[in-house]
Amino acid sequence: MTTIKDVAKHAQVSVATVSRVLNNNGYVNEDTKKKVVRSIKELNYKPNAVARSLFKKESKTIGLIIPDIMNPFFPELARVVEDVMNKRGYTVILCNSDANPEKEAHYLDILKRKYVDGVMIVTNTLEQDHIKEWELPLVGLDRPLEHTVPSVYSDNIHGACLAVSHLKEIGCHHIAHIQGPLTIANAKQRYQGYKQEIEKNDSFQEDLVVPGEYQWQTAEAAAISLLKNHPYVDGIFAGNDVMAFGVIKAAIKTGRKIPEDLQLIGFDNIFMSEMMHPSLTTISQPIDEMGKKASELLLSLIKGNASVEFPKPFKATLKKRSSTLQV
Amino acid sequence: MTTIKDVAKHAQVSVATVSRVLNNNGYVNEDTKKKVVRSIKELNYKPNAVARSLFKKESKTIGLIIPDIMNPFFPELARVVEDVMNKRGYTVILCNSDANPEKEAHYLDILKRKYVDGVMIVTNTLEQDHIKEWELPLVGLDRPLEHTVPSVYSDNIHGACLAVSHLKEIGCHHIAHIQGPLTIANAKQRYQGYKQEIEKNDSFQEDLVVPGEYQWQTAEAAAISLLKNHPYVDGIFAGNDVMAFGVIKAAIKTGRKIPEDLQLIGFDNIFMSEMMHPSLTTISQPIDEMGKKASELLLSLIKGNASVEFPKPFKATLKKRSSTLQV
DNA sequence: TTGTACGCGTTATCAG
DNA sequence: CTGATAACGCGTACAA
Repeated sequence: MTTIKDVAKHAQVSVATVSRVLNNNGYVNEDTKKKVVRSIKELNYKPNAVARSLFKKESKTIGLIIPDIMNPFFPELARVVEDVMNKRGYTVILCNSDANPEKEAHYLDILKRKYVDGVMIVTNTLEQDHIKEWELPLVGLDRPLEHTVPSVYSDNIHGACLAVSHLKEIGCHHIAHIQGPLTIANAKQRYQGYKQEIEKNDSFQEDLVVPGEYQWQTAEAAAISLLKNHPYVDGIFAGNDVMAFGVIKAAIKTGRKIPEDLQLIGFDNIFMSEMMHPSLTTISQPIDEMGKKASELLLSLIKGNASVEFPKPFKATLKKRSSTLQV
Repeated sequence: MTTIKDVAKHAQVSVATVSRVLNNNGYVNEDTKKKVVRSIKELNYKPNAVARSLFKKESKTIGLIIPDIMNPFFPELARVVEDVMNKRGYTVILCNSDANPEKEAHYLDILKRKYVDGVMIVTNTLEQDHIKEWELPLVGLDRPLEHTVPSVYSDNIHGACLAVSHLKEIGCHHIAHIQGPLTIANAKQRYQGYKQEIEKNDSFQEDLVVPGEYQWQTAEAAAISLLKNHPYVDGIFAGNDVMAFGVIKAAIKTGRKIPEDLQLIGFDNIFMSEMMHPSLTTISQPIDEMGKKASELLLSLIKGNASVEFPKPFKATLKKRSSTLQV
């Protein structure tokens, strides 16, 4: 490992001078600058990031805490975030919390000790008190957070309304909902949106709502028994795409054709939803934009912009595919 | 931020003593130890990881370089790796290289400057020379690497043979192959295995092999034209699961039933393959085991075990589901 | 315009 | 058993 001292020696200047040309600050004579640059090249010198971190109390690193990278929603997010961060010279540490508060705390602890410059987090449980202790640039993702920390998420209620109203539009009269875990804010909101939109015409029917745990296996089972108990159901709004995939299986197993017998809308628009058969009509979250926005927010916070914008919820949009009839 | 000095002052000892109790080395009187421990608790002191790194030239961090976390094969891998690393006190930096050598080099450079203790990498292009320059614990993943670096991957030729021989067993006479990019070692090997197994009985027919680029869209298009040009094809071995999904779509569009008219086997056994309809028969790579093995190898390398085991290729196994007929 | 010297927070060596 | 102190590699007052 070659250090700044080696370069200084080689260029016959002091480390200070080398440091100056390295960081482009302070005055430095053009000729000596050239000398230094040459030495740097010749020795293939790369400044040591750790030493730099220690001094500057920053690491050009951020933490990304998500429940589980295996959940298909997150790779897309992670990719966007990593991309923009990388472009800006940051590196990202991946943390899978399993939505476990202790794990979250654990990661936050470690990240802080590594001088990460900020963290992006997807969490349901974030206690006000703890947040303040951090004094660390922090932005929430996918779900609204405490009022002290900006968060990037989409308008789930609106999205759910969109889904249900579209189902109504295309002729569904008995619309069921496969619901995510109510411990997760967006699942609750999607349920709310569903209920709200249903109640505009019909009376809300509680037994048309079944829990699917945001997983396709559970959703499949739930949908099967739903369809058995309520054979007249002709439309389903699934709380996310993965559960919608379960519904597709359920439909096949109970002998229904999608969309002819049963129309289906998911939520998220993860990239597999187009790949399914039938391809899935869904409420599309602008994951790319959201990831970019979150990254920019965090970067801005890191740069020191104390009071940073609290972005409005992103609008989710209806993405029509083959699991619903065309109007 | 409270430092070791604060603790020392508070406990009325020297920083050296605090450091000793922190790291449990060197002798320290039981009573003073208690004092120190109490101070640590009281001040809620956490050692600064960066300072520690600077001194020890290690960071309790590893780099994970993969082509793209959005490729469904990698989240599973990333999750396993992150899990075992986290348990052992390591943190992982996620790097998406897009299989681009320059990006790989870029990341390696950065990682090194951050004193990462090692890196796991999925790459096709790794030049012998460069590797030696690193002097960094390194293990390959998913693909064999140069002979100097241990790598964890499965026996793709064997897996492909397994697939094709099973297709023959269950009555296929005209077996086609959707092929991955030949720049990727495992794609080439899967193709080799296919060819090898085919040639055992029939003569190999080159136009039954079509490129699918490891993507479902391309694979779908390729399969459609394949099935048009060679309507007698009754079995397809897809180079990976994602391409198999494309084949499912192609089959539907060309009016064939899977598995009755066309039998299909994929490769990888990513978790979505069970979710598809029909659920996908595939060659299952033990991703979990592989991730664990790779992690252990890397850890071992990091610990200084100069000559670490070069693991044998993992055996992939046939996972029968509904895209093939039962025997 | 350049160099010296100190600090960032730890750990390890070496006296005591 | 404990305490100074010198690294680790870099950035920046402060002097020159």
